[in-house]
Amino acid sequence: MLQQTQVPTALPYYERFIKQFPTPAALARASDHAVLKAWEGLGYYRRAGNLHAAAKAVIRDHGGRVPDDPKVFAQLPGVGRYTCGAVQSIAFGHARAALDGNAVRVLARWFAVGRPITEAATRRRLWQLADSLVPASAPGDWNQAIMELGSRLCTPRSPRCPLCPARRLCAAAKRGIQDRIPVKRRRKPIPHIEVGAGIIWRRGKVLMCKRPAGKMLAGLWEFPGGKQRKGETIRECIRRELKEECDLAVTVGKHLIDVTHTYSHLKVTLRCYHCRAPRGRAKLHASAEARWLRIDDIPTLPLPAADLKILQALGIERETAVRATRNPRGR
DNA sequence: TACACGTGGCG
DNA sequence: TCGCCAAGTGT
Repeated sequence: MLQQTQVPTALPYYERFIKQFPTPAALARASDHAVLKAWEGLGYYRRAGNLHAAAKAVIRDHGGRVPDDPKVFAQLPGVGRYTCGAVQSIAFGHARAALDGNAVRVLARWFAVGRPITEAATRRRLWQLADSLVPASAPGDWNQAIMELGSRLCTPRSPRCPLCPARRLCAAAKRGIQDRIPVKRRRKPIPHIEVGAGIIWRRGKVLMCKRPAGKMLAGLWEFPGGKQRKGETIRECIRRELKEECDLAVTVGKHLIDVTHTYSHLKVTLRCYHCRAPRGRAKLHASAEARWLRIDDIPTLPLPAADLKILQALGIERETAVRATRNPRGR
């Protein structure tokens, strides 16, 4: 959960997750659906699949015990060099480095690393430094201290050097160049696309589609639709996408909401419309699975954040309708 | 090696 | 509003 995710964000997910799946065995026997639902909103959903697969491997290959051998532990899915070092040092006291984004920044400043931290040679050097620093005694405390230092004091912007216990060791602080380290390259801007999405109604139910394995948001459920093409209106886009993906002929009706959502590498504006699909079976092409659901049942599915916003708009819309019925003059 | 992969907080 | 960043990994 902590891979590329700040502690305060992961914490409530962790608390719920560990209650629901207290042991590797409990997680191993859970359904993909249940695990993904528990992960809903955390992002990087492949981590959930990796963790699930790792729990199964622990049961199948390691007698239900998390391996305390770094070489063995590192073979589990989702366990890279950082996670291996963090778990092995913190949980088992093995003297392994844990170089996360915080530690990279701390060490880069400490040793005034002037090369871009994106370069492979620089990463190697930082890992060497990290390895050389980990003490045999309480290596987990050391790793956590370095990460915490990066998180609390040695921050990306405006590091609080006067408060830093390591200020007299820090080469960057000595030279006053802490604001220019670590050196990084500018990221390339992310593209922005327009997507048409349909709230497809039939007999009081709405069509939801499961995102195919291997693609972004794999295994999560969404309101069906797709990318708008050049020279195409958004209504045409929704009709075309529903025909292509579900073989449904839909009538596009009232606009519901526009939702703009920024992903890690993509910005999307979802233009959402109520639609009708009076007949025809929803056949599946790109979508792995589809279901007709009452609005109240949609929250049982794991949904991406953008679709949660749509669901909220639907709920608010219905609230408004109910209130108007109870009180025809409104408020 | 470079890129895909989510979401939320911050300046 | 925007870019950056977060207890990175897999391909």
